[in-house]
Amino acid sequence: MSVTVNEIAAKCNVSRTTVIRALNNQSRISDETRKKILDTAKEMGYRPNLLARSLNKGRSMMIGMVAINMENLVFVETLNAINNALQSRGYSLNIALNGEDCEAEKCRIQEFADRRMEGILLSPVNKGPEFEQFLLSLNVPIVCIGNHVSDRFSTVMVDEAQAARDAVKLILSKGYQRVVFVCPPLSVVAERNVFSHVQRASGFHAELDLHPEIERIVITGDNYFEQLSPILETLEKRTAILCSGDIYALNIMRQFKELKIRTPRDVGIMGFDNISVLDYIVPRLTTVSTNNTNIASVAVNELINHITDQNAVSKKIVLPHQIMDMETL
Amino acid sequence: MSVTVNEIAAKCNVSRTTVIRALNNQSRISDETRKKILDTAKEMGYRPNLLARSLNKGRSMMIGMVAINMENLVFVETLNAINNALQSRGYSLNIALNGEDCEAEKCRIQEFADRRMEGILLSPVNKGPEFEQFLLSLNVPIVCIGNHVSDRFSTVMVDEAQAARDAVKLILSKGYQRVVFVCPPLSVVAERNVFSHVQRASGFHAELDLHPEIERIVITGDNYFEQLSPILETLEKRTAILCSGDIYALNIMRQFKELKIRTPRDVGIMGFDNISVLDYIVPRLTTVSTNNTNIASVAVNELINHITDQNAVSKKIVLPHQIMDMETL
DNA sequence: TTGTAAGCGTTATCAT
DNA sequence: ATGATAACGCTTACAA
Repeated sequence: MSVTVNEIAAKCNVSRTTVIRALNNQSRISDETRKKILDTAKEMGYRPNLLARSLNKGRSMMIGMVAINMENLVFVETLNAINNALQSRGYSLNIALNGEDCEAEKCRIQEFADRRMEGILLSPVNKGPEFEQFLLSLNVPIVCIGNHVSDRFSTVMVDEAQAARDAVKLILSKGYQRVVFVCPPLSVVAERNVFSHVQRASGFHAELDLHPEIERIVITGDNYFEQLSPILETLEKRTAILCSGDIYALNIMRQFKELKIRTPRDVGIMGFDNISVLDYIVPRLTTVSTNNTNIASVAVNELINHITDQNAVSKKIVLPHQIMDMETL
Repeated sequence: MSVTVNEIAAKCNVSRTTVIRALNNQSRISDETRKKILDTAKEMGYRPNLLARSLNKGRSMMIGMVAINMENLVFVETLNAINNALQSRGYSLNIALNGEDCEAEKCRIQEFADRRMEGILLSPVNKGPEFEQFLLSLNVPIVCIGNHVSDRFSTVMVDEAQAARDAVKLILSKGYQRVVFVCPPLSVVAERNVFSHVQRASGFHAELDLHPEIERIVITGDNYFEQLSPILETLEKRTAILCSGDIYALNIMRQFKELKIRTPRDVGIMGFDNISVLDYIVPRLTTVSTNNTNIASVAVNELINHITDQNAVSKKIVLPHQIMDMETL
């Protein structure tokens, strides 16, 4: 099927080794034979088998990324940045999705380990000591993004709690008297890793604890819009909705438009993540930028650190977030 | 570093071969030895080295996808669907991006071939006989998505020309007297593959050729909004804008909102692609769905066909498009 | 300057 | 039921 070093050797009447020396630009070979070999290699259309090379060298030059899905634009932006960072360093990126399924996540990770990925980037759904043990048993450098698993693995993240506090501060600075926090179910915290949302919730509460005069409401679950309706009927207090994710905010904004509820005149809305499609939404959503591309490149750096330096120490890398004060508050 | 078959064999005082028989559930081995081997394998944490297996079997179970970027949501949706389709068939997905750079595209493809991907999915930027030759020389099954390269490779696509004709028909049915077509520069057609946009443009013209009374304008290039302004100043004729890509439409809609131009009352707008973020945009953009997820799964099927059947014949697979008559016309 | 031999970890074939 | 041997394609000591 495809040309091998052996075939070139045969055709040139030299040994395998000599061919290697020519192909890999090594010394201890005469210019003459080198030329002959390179010429016939080219002529025969030789291409190295990277599987074989990887096996031999113990380096696959492949990195795996296990993400939740690609419907969430936060992941997409991160993925894009990761791909670019890796590509420029000669690594190839493998992507696997877990669809928020804990078992699937483990399978994907195991598969990557079996394929001898040199490192794995992970936005984990799993959590807890058993999962930690599983990851450790793989003996592969792993860097987590966003959600934290354990101190044994470097994690790149923003300070979600502080970000939420800053968001609340902004809201209060604009005179709102009631704040609603919308997020996915946190009740699954026992079995699933919703770390970042939990952090945001805690920040939300921490900041509001300083302002007992402000009414606070937490809405969680998929039917958040239904839960929101009764609240919207009593708008005597100026109300702002802080969403743990821009998509929640966009959904709500769309509904508001249909109900002729004006933003921010009637209700204020703020998102989280600053996904790129916000560019196309009017009015421009006020949100918190979690700097996905930045996170991605730092995570890649950290992973490569761990790959090249066996003794690199795991750390929690906290990157700055940014309040994007736009038009919906 | 990691446990191998040899080590298990040594520990169990049997040969490599026997270990393999146990691990791979083969016959010709006593239940007793099998159990012993499986137990110690588990105990030692054995995991097969998939690189070695791939090399030996000549099957890597990896598929490469070369896309343009992940900023374009059309690609993202396709990627997501491809990943799901492949994962369920036991293949692993490798992703590489070319950033619309023709040379980069070739590099990525070559790399995939060198890594012995069993097949490659391609949204090609390159075109022409030289590129065709390059692809053929790789001896890897390739399926193109969207853009066509040559009859030697299966291509999965929608009939973009017909889709554009249908779009124009819809526009005319609503009584518009002037139609503007917005698309990326087609002048680069010589060196770059903008096949789908060219097809759409030709459909646009073909349909309007049947209606000489309708004024037509084509706008191309990045500064499309500037080119649009003079047109908008003379709105005595009812005008619709057909965009070869939803993102163009979204950009224009946003600008319109700022300029207080009403859609569709003042100007009609129609997009192309039906990207998922349209869900959040009000008013709902009228567009053409190119069924990305459908394209993706068909492309995967076709690729796997070619992988398993050396003699599979290349075909052009045309999937149905769908006019999404929503709120902006 | 060139070649020999062993090895990466797995699998398949053929003997015993 | 078990094992010896060669093979996948590449690399690297170590000889000559």
